Amino acid sequence: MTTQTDYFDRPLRADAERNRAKILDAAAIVFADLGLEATLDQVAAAAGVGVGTVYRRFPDKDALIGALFENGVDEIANLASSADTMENSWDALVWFLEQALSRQCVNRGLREIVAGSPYAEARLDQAKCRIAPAVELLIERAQRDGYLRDDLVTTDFMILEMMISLLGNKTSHVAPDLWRRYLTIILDGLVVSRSAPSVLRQLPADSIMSDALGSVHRHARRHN
Amino acid sequence: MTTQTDYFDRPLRADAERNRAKILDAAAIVFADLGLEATLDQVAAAAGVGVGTVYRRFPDKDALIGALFENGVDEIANLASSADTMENSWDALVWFLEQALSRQCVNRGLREIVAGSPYAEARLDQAKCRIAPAVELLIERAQRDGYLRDDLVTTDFMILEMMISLLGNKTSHVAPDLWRRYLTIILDGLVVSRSAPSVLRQLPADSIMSDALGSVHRHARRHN
DNA sequence: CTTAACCGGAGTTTGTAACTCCACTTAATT
DNA sequence: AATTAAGTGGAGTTACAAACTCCGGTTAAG
Repeated sequence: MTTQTDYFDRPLRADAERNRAKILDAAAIVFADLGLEATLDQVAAAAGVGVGTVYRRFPDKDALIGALFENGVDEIANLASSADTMENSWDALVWFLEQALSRQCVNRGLREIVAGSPYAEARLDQAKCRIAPAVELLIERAQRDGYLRDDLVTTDFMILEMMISLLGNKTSHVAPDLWRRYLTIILDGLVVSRSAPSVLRQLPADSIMSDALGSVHRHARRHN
Repeated sequence: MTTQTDYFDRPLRADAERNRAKILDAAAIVFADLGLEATLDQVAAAAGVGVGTVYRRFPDKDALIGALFENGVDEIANLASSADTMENSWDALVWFLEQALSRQCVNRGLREIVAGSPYAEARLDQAKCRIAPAVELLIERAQRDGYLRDDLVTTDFMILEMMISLLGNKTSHVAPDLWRRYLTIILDGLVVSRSAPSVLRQLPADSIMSDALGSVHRHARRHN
C-alpha cells in the first residue's frame, strides 16, 4: 500500500511516510479518548510532530477523521452480517450488541461518528446505512423465534445502543466494563419472558461507582 | 415576598421588579430548552430586555441559575420522600422514577444540574445528597418485597436515570414521550421475574423515530 | 421637578480552535 | 558532495463565541 495524499502518484518521502503513520496512530488514541472535538494540536502533540506537519498530510480535520474511521464503521456493519450466520438468533443478537458496544464504548470518536457527528462524511454515512438493514434481520429472526418481544423496532436498538455507549464513554476511564451491567439489565427487559434475572453480580457496580460517579460527572464537560 | 438582590433591604423599583420576573420566566424556558450553556444574551432576548439588565439583577450566570433551580432540585428530593409513603413498594419506585424523569426530560437545565454540571453550587449539591438516601429506601423496600432484583444498588438508579433523561432531552422536541418507552423496557429488566413484557404499543416508536433520529443526532451538537 | 435607580445594547475581554506561513532541515537524486 | 524539492516545527493569524462592562439616555418615586 503506497500511501500518498497528493494529486499525482509520487510516493512520500521516507520521513513523511513515517510521520503520517505516527499521526494516524496518535489520532486513533486521541480521538478514542477525547472524542472528535479533540484539537489537531493535541493530535500533533501526541504524535510528536508540529501541527503544520499534520496539515501538510491531511487537508483538514475531516479528512483525518475520514481516513481514521473508514474501517471502524463498516467493521460494525460486518459484525451485524456475521452475527446473522449464527444458529441461535438470540445469541446472535446479544453477540452483535456486545461486539458493537465494546467497540463504541472504548472509542468515543467511533461512537460519535455512529451517532452522527458533524464530522462524518458521505462516505461514512454510506457505511452507516449498511448497519440498519443487517440489524433489522437480527431483530426479526429473534422475534420470529420467540426470544425477543415483538413490539420492538430497529430504531429502538439504535437508541438503546446510543444510551449504553454514551454511558460507556463516560465511565470508560474509571470502570471500563460498567456498561455491560446495563446491557444485561436492558437485555432482561427485551426478552419476552423470564423467570429470574440474568447474573449481574460479577459485573462491576457499587464499590467503584459511588466514588467514581462524581468524577464521571465532572469529566462530562471539558475533557482531558 | 419582597425580592431584592442588593445588600440592604431596599425594595426594587416597580419596573425593576417587573423585569426581574420577566428574566426569571424567560430563563426558565431558555435553560429548559437549551440547557445551561445557553447564553445570557439569549435569556435577555427571550425576556425582552437588554443583557445589561440581566447583569444588574444577577451578578453572574451562576447566580441566575442558582436562583432558578433552587426549588427544582429539592422538589425531586421530595418526590422520593413522598413516594415512600405509598403502600405498594414497586408502585412507589415506578412512580418516583416517572415523576423525576418527567421533570428532567422536559427540562434540560434541571437534568444537567442533577447530573452535576459546572454551574451547580454547593447549595444544590446539598439538596442532591438528600435524594440518594430517600431513593435508597425505595429500592430496599422494593427488594424486600420481592419485586426488584436484589443485585441492584442506588448508583444503578442514578445511572439509569441519567441514561433515560439524556435521551429524553435529545428527543423532547420531536417525541416528548419517547423516553417512557425505554423506561418501560428497563423496568421490565429490573423486575425479579415476569411472564410477559409490559405493554409498549401505546408508546411512541417507529413512525416518529425513523425520521426524527437523524434530526436528533444533528440537533445533538450546537443548539437552537 | 429632581434625582437615584434603571435601562439597552454596543463594545470589551477572554478564550479557543482551525488553519497558515516561512525560515530552517533533510531525504533523495545526480 | 552538491543540489533541490519535499518536508518540518510552531509561532502567528483568523474567526468566532460567550461572559461581562460601560455609559448616554430613560423613568419611577417622593
